Amino acid sequence: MGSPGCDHVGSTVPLPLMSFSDYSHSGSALRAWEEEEEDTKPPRGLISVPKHTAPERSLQGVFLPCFDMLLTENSSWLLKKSDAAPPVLPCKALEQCPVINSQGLGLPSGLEGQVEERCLEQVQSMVLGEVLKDIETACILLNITPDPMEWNCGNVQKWLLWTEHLYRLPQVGKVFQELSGKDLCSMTEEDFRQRSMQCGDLLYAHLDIWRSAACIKEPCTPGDNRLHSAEESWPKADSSCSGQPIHLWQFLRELLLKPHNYGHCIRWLNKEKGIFKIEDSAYVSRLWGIRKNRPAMNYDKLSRSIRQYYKKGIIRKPDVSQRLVYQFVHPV
DNA sequence: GACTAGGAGCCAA
DNA sequence: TTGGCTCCTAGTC
Repeated sequence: MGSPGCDHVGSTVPLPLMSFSDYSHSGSALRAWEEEEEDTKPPRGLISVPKHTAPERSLQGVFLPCFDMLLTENSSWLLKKSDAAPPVLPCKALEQCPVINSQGLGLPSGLEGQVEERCLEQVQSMVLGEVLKDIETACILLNITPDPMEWNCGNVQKWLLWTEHLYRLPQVGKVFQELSGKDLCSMTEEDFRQRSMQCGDLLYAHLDIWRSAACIKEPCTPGDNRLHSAEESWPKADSSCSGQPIHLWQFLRELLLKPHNYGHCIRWLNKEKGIFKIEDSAYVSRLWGIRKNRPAMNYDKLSRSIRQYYKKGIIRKPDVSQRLVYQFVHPV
Protein backbone atom coordinates (compact mmCIF):
# COMPACT_ATOMS: atom_id res chain seq x y z
CA MET A 1 0.00 0.00 0.00
CA GLY A 2 1.11 3.48 0.37
CA SER A 3 0.72 4.54 -3.20
CA PRO A 4 -0.77 7.98 -3.58
CA GLY A 5 -3.69 6.60 -5.53
CA CYS A 6 -4.72 4.41 -2.66
CA ASP A 7 -5.21 6.89 0.10
CA HIS A 8 -8.75 6.74 1.27
CA VAL A 9 -10.53 8.12 4.20
CA GLY A 10 -13.44 6.55 5.98
CA SER A 11 -14.53 3.13 7.08
CA THR A 12 -12.59 0.07 6.07
CA VAL A 13 -14.37 -2.47 3.99
CA PRO A 14 -12.54 -5.61 3.08
CA LEU A 15 -12.93 -6.00 -0.63
CA PRO A 16 -11.80 -9.49 -1.54
CA LEU A 17 -10.07 -8.89 -4.84
CA MET A 18 -8.04 -6.21 -3.26
CA SER A 19 -7.35 -7.61 0.12
CA PHE A 20 -6.44 -11.13 -0.86
CA SER A 21 -4.08 -9.87 -3.46
CA ASP A 22 -2.33 -7.27 -1.45
CA TYR A 23 -2.02 -9.57 1.51
CA SER A 24 -0.13 -12.25 -0.27
CA HIS A 25 2.20 -10.06 -2.25
CA SER A 26 3.22 -7.85 0.55
CA GLY A 27 3.58 -10.90 2.73
CA SER A 28 1.33 -9.21 5.22
CA ALA A 29 -1.50 -11.67 5.52
CA LEU A 30 0.03 -13.30 8.51
CA ARG A 31 1.20 -10.08 9.98
CA ALA A 32 -2.31 -8.73 9.69
CA TRP A 33 -3.45 -11.92 11.31
CA GLU A 34 -1.17 -11.51 14.25
CA GLU A 35 -1.76 -7.78 14.55
CA GLU A 36 -5.47 -8.38 14.77
CA GLU A 37 -5.78 -7.00 18.27
CA GLU A 38 -3.70 -3.95 17.62
CA ASP A 39 -5.47 -2.02 14.95
CA THR A 40 -7.48 1.04 15.03
CA LYS A 41 -6.08 1.83 11.61
CA PRO A 42 -7.10 -0.01 8.45
CA PRO A 43 -5.23 -3.29 8.14
CA ARG A 44 -2.61 -3.53 5.47
CA GLY A 45 -3.95 -4.90 2.27
CA LEU A 46 -7.49 -3.79 2.86
CA ILE A 47 -8.58 -0.85 0.84
CA SER A 48 -10.61 1.78 2.58
CA VAL A 49 -13.58 3.26 0.83
CA PRO A 50 -15.51 6.37 1.63
CA LYS A 51 -17.98 5.77 4.38
CA HIS A 52 -21.09 6.47 2.38
CA THR A 53 -20.46 3.60 0.00
CA ALA A 54 -19.92 0.90 2.54
CA PRO A 55 -22.89 0.17 4.76
CA GLU A 56 -25.62 0.28 2.14
CA ARG A 57 -23.88 -2.10 -0.21
CA SER A 58 -23.58 -5.79 0.38
CA LEU A 59 -20.00 -6.83 -0.14
CA GLN A 60 -21.07 -9.63 -2.32
CA GLY A 61 -22.94 -7.13 -4.42
CA VAL A 62 -19.71 -5.29 -4.96
CA PHE A 63 -17.21 -7.90 -5.88
CA LEU A 64 -19.10 -10.79 -7.32
CA PRO A 65 -20.25 -8.92 -10.39
CA CYS A 66 -16.69 -7.66 -10.76
CA PHE A 67 -15.34 -11.15 -10.74
CA ASP A 68 -18.01 -12.41 -13.06
CA MET A 69 -17.14 -9.65 -15.43
CA LEU A 70 -13.57 -10.77 -15.44
CA LEU A 71 -14.73 -13.95 -17.01
CA THR A 72 -16.36 -12.21 -19.93
CA GLU A 73 -14.94 -10.26 -22.79
CA ASN A 74 -16.88 -7.22 -21.81
CA SER A 75 -14.34 -4.76 -20.54
CA SER A 76 -16.85 -2.09 -19.71
CA TRP A 77 -17.34 -3.49 -16.23
CA LEU A 78 -14.73 -1.26 -14.77
CA LEU A 79 -16.44 1.85 -16.01
CA LYS A 80 -19.83 0.58 -14.92
CA LYS A 81 -18.51 -0.23 -11.49
CA SER A 82 -16.96 3.16 -11.15
CA ASP A 83 -20.41 4.67 -11.38
CA ALA A 84 -21.66 2.73 -8.44
CA ALA A 85 -18.70 2.05 -6.23
CA PRO A 86 -14.97 2.53 -6.10
CA PRO A 87 -13.30 0.11 -8.47
CA VAL A 88 -11.91 -2.93 -6.77
CA LEU A 89 -8.45 -3.03 -8.18
CA PRO A 90 -4.99 -3.65 -6.88
CA CYS A 91 -3.15 -0.38 -6.47
CA LYS A 92 -0.36 -1.90 -8.52
CA ALA A 93 -2.75 -2.31 -11.43
CA LEU A 94 -3.90 1.26 -11.15
CA GLU A 95 -0.37 2.56 -11.02
CA GLN A 96 0.60 0.59 -14.09
CA CYS A 97 -2.47 1.48 -16.10
CA PRO A 98 -1.46 3.89 -18.84
CA VAL A 99 -4.94 5.36 -19.13
CA ILE A 100 -5.29 6.09 -15.47
CA ASN A 101 -1.85 7.60 -15.41
CA SER A 102 -2.26 9.50 -18.64
CA GLN A 103 -4.81 12.02 -17.53
CA GLY A 104 -4.13 15.30 -19.20
CA LEU A 105 -1.99 13.88 -21.96
CA GLY A 106 -4.55 15.02 -24.48
CA LEU A 107 -4.66 11.95 -26.73
CA PRO A 108 -7.03 12.09 -29.73
CA SER A 109 -10.38 10.61 -28.73
CA GLY A 110 -10.20 7.60 -31.08
CA LEU A 111 -6.71 6.67 -29.96
CA GLU A 112 -7.69 7.26 -26.40
CA GLY A 113 -10.51 4.74 -26.76
CA GLN A 114 -8.14 2.11 -28.12
CA VAL A 115 -5.60 2.72 -25.41
CA GLU A 116 -8.35 2.58 -22.83
CA GLU A 117 -9.61 -0.71 -24.16
CA ARG A 118 -6.15 -2.22 -24.12
CA CYS A 119 -5.57 -0.90 -20.68
CA LEU A 120 -8.77 -2.44 -19.41
CA GLU A 121 -7.80 -5.76 -20.91
CA GLN A 122 -4.47 -5.53 -19.15
CA VAL A 123 -6.14 -4.66 -15.87
CA GLN A 124 -8.57 -7.54 -16.21
CA SER A 125 -5.76 -9.92 -16.88
CA MET A 126 -3.71 -8.57 -13.98
CA VAL A 127 -6.58 -8.72 -11.52
CA LEU A 128 -7.42 -12.25 -12.54
CA GLY A 129 -3.80 -13.25 -12.23
CA GLU A 130 -3.66 -11.68 -8.78
CA VAL A 131 -6.77 -13.52 -7.65
CA LEU A 132 -5.35 -16.83 -8.79
CA LYS A 133 -2.04 -16.12 -7.12
CA ASP A 134 -3.85 -15.29 -3.92
CA ILE A 135 -5.72 -18.55 -4.02
CA GLU A 136 -2.45 -20.32 -4.66
CA THR A 137 -0.96 -18.67 -1.61
CA ALA A 138 -3.92 -19.62 0.52
CA CYS A 139 -3.64 -23.19 -0.72
CA ILE A 140 -0.02 -23.34 0.33
CA LEU A 141 -0.68 -21.85 3.72
CA LEU A 142 -3.71 -23.98 4.44
CA ASN A 143 -2.55 -27.07 2.60
CA ILE A 144 -5.82 -27.44 0.74
CA THR A 145 -6.64 -27.93 -2.91
CA PRO A 146 -7.90 -24.94 -4.89
CA ASP A 147 -11.11 -26.74 -5.79
CA PRO A 148 -13.68 -26.45 -2.98
CA MET A 149 -15.46 -29.54 -4.32
CA GLU A 150 -12.51 -31.62 -3.15
CA TRP A 151 -12.41 -30.30 0.40
CA ASN A 152 -13.11 -32.52 3.35
CA CYS A 153 -14.60 -31.17 6.57
CA GLY A 154 -11.18 -30.23 7.91
CA ASN A 155 -10.35 -28.30 4.76
CA VAL A 156 -13.63 -26.44 5.01
CA GLN A 157 -12.87 -25.46 8.58
CA LYS A 158 -9.38 -24.25 7.61
CA TRP A 159 -10.81 -22.20 4.77
CA LEU A 160 -13.43 -20.71 7.08
CA LEU A 161 -10.81 -19.84 9.68
CA TRP A 162 -8.65 -18.20 7.02
CA THR A 163 -11.59 -16.23 5.63
CA GLU A 164 -12.65 -15.13 9.12
CA HIS A 165 -9.19 -13.75 9.76
CA LEU A 166 -8.89 -12.23 6.32
CA TYR A 167 -12.10 -10.27 6.56
CA ARG A 168 -12.27 -10.02 10.31
CA LEU A 169 -15.48 -11.92 10.55
CA PRO A 170 -16.95 -13.38 13.69
CA GLN A 171 -16.27 -17.09 14.21
CA VAL A 172 -18.57 -19.10 12.01
CA GLY A 173 -16.78 -22.43 11.95
CA LYS A 174 -19.31 -24.06 14.26
CA VAL A 175 -22.34 -23.33 12.11
CA PHE A 176 -20.62 -24.96 9.14
CA GLN A 177 -19.36 -27.90 11.13
CA GLU A 178 -19.21 -31.32 9.50
CA LEU A 179 -19.78 -29.89 6.04
CA SER A 180 -17.57 -31.04 3.21
CA GLY A 181 -16.62 -28.84 0.29
CA LYS A 182 -19.27 -30.57 -1.78
CA ASP A 183 -21.92 -29.76 0.81
CA LEU A 184 -20.72 -26.18 0.90
CA CYS A 185 -20.86 -25.84 -2.88
CA SER A 186 -24.37 -27.24 -3.02
CA MET A 187 -25.63 -24.58 -0.63
CA THR A 188 -27.41 -21.48 -1.91
CA GLU A 189 -26.70 -17.98 -0.81
CA GLU A 190 -29.86 -18.16 1.25
CA ASP A 191 -28.54 -21.28 3.02
CA PHE A 192 -25.39 -19.36 3.90
CA ARG A 193 -27.42 -16.47 5.24
CA GLN A 194 -29.57 -18.80 7.31
CA ARG A 195 -26.47 -20.22 8.95
CA SER A 196 -24.88 -16.86 9.44
CA MET A 197 -26.97 -13.74 9.13
CA GLN A 198 -23.93 -11.58 9.70
CA CYS A 199 -21.53 -12.82 7.08
CA GLY A 200 -23.25 -15.62 5.19
CA ASP A 201 -23.41 -13.59 2.01
CA LEU A 202 -19.74 -12.69 2.18
CA LEU A 203 -18.72 -16.30 2.75
CA TYR A 204 -20.93 -17.38 -0.13
CA ALA A 205 -19.37 -14.76 -2.38
CA HIS A 206 -15.86 -15.69 -1.32
CA LEU A 207 -16.56 -19.34 -1.98
CA ASP A 208 -17.94 -18.35 -5.36
CA ILE A 209 -14.60 -16.79 -6.25
CA TRP A 210 -12.81 -19.99 -5.38
CA ARG A 211 -15.29 -22.05 -7.38
CA SER A 212 -14.95 -19.75 -10.36
CA ALA A 213 -11.18 -19.95 -10.11
CA ALA A 214 -11.37 -23.74 -10.03
CA CYS A 215 -13.53 -23.56 -13.13
CA ILE A 216 -10.93 -21.38 -14.82
CA LYS A 217 -8.32 -23.99 -14.09
CA GLU A 218 -10.40 -26.43 -16.10
CA PRO A 219 -12.08 -24.26 -18.75
CA CYS A 220 -15.70 -25.16 -19.21
CA THR A 221 -15.77 -24.73 -22.98
CA PRO A 222 -13.14 -26.16 -25.26
CA GLY A 223 -11.36 -23.63 -27.42
CA ASP A 224 -12.09 -20.86 -24.99
CA ASN A 225 -8.83 -19.00 -25.02
CA ARG A 226 -9.81 -15.91 -23.09
CA LEU A 227 -8.27 -17.18 -19.93
CA HIS A 228 -4.87 -18.22 -21.12
CA SER A 229 -3.06 -15.78 -18.94
CA ALA A 230 -4.92 -17.04 -15.92
CA GLU A 231 -4.10 -20.63 -16.72
CA GLU A 232 -0.49 -19.76 -17.18
CA SER A 233 -0.39 -18.28 -13.74
CA TRP A 234 -1.96 -21.31 -12.14
CA PRO A 235 0.56 -23.21 -10.03
CA LYS A 236 1.73 -26.62 -11.03
CA ALA A 237 0.55 -29.34 -8.74
CA ASP A 238 2.98 -29.85 -5.91
CA SER A 239 2.98 -31.27 -2.45
CA SER A 240 1.40 -28.11 -1.13
CA CYS A 241 -1.95 -28.92 -2.66
CA SER A 242 -1.87 -32.67 -2.75
CA GLY A 243 -3.26 -33.16 0.73
CA GLN A 244 -0.23 -35.25 1.62
CA PRO A 245 1.70 -34.47 4.78
CA ILE A 246 4.67 -32.33 3.94
CA HIS A 247 8.15 -32.44 5.40
CA LEU A 248 9.80 -29.34 6.67
CA TRP A 249 12.59 -29.50 4.09
CA GLN A 250 9.99 -29.77 1.33
CA PHE A 251 8.14 -26.82 2.72
CA LEU A 252 11.31 -24.73 2.83
CA ARG A 253 12.12 -25.69 -0.72
CA GLU A 254 8.64 -24.71 -1.84
CA LEU A 255 9.09 -21.29 -0.31
CA LEU A 256 12.49 -20.98 -1.96
CA LEU A 257 11.03 -21.91 -5.32
CA LYS A 258 8.53 -19.04 -5.07
CA PRO A 259 10.83 -16.05 -4.60
CA HIS A 260 8.12 -13.73 -5.86
CA ASN A 261 5.96 -14.57 -2.88
CA TYR A 262 8.48 -15.50 -0.21
CA GLY A 263 11.74 -13.89 -1.24
CA HIS A 264 11.41 -11.40 1.56
CA CYS A 265 11.52 -14.14 4.20
CA ILE A 266 13.68 -16.88 2.69
CA ARG A 267 15.98 -16.85 -0.33
CA TRP A 268 18.76 -18.68 -2.08
CA LEU A 269 22.30 -17.53 -1.42
CA ASN A 270 23.62 -20.12 -3.83
CA LYS A 271 20.96 -22.14 -5.54
CA GLU A 272 23.44 -24.48 -7.26
CA LYS A 273 24.91 -25.46 -3.92
CA GLY A 274 21.53 -25.43 -2.20
CA ILE A 275 22.57 -22.72 0.24
CA PHE A 276 19.73 -20.58 1.48
CA LYS A 277 19.14 -17.95 4.08
CA ILE A 278 16.12 -17.42 6.29
CA GLU A 279 15.67 -13.67 6.23
CA ASP A 280 12.65 -13.50 8.48
CA SER A 281 12.80 -16.39 10.91
CA ALA A 282 9.61 -15.46 12.73
CA TYR A 283 7.64 -15.23 9.52
CA VAL A 284 8.91 -18.50 8.10
CA SER A 285 8.20 -20.33 11.34
CA ARG A 286 4.72 -18.86 11.45
CA LEU A 287 4.11 -20.06 7.90
CA TRP A 288 5.26 -23.49 8.95
CA GLY A 289 3.05 -23.34 12.03
CA ILE A 290 0.02 -22.54 9.92
CA ARG A 291 0.89 -25.25 7.46
CA LYS A 292 1.17 -27.82 10.24
CA ASN A 293 -1.63 -26.35 12.29
CA ARG A 294 0.78 -25.55 15.12
CA PRO A 295 -0.04 -22.04 16.28
CA ALA A 296 2.75 -22.14 18.86
CA MET A 297 5.45 -22.77 16.28
CA ASN A 298 8.43 -20.48 16.52
CA TYR A 299 11.94 -20.35 15.14
CA ASP A 300 13.37 -22.19 18.13
CA LYS A 301 11.27 -25.19 17.32
CA LEU A 302 11.60 -24.90 13.58
CA SER A 303 15.38 -24.70 13.79
CA ARG A 304 15.39 -27.73 16.08
CA SER A 305 13.53 -29.61 13.37
CA ILE A 306 16.00 -28.40 10.77
CA ARG A 307 18.85 -29.63 12.94
CA GLN A 308 17.28 -33.08 13.00
CA TYR A 309 18.05 -33.12 9.29
CA TYR A 310 21.77 -32.88 9.97
CA LYS A 311 21.90 -36.51 11.06
CA LYS A 312 19.70 -37.57 8.16
CA GLY A 313 21.88 -35.86 5.62
CA ILE A 314 19.10 -33.69 4.23
CA ILE A 315 20.21 -30.27 5.43
CA ARG A 316 23.48 -29.12 6.95
CA LYS A 317 25.24 -25.93 7.84
CA PRO A 318 27.38 -24.59 5.00
CA ASP A 319 31.17 -24.88 5.25
CA VAL A 320 31.35 -21.28 6.31
CA SER A 321 28.69 -21.22 8.96
CA GLN A 322 26.52 -18.13 9.10
CA ARG A 323 23.49 -17.30 11.16
CA LEU A 324 20.20 -18.39 9.59
CA VAL A 325 22.03 -19.92 6.66
CA TYR A 326 21.56 -23.59 5.82
CA GLN A 327 22.39 -25.85 2.93
CA PHE A 328 20.51 -28.67 1.27
CA VAL A 329 22.86 -31.63 1.09
CA HIS A 330 21.33 -32.61 -2.24
CA PRO A 331 20.56 -29.39 -4.09
CA VAL A 332 17.63 -29.31 -6.52
C1' DG B 1 18.71 -11.02 22.88
C1' DA B 2 18.93 -13.94 19.05
C1' DC B 3 20.85 -17.82 17.24
C1' DT B 4 23.01 -22.57 17.37
C1' DA B 5 23.51 -27.22 19.02
C1' DG B 6 21.88 -31.26 20.87
C1' DG B 7 19.40 -34.34 24.55
C1' DA B 8 15.13 -36.13 25.79
C1' DG B 9 10.14 -37.11 26.09
C1' DC B 10 5.95 -37.15 23.78
C1' DC B 11 2.53 -37.81 20.06
C1' DA B 12 0.37 -38.99 15.62
C1' DA B 13 0.52 -41.46 11.46
C1' DT C 1 9.30 -46.70 13.35
C1' DT C 2 9.49 -42.19 11.75
C1' DG C 3 8.85 -37.30 11.58
C1' DG C 4 7.93 -33.60 14.02
C1' DC C 5 6.74 -30.79 18.30
C1' DT C 6 8.08 -29.28 22.72
C1' DC C 7 11.01 -28.25 26.52
C1' DC C 8 15.37 -27.97 28.16
C1' DT C 9 20.46 -26.60 28.96
C1' DA C 10 24.57 -24.67 27.32
C1' DG C 11 27.40 -22.10 24.32
C1' DT C 12 28.27 -18.42 20.76
C1' DC C 13 27.69 -14.08 18.34
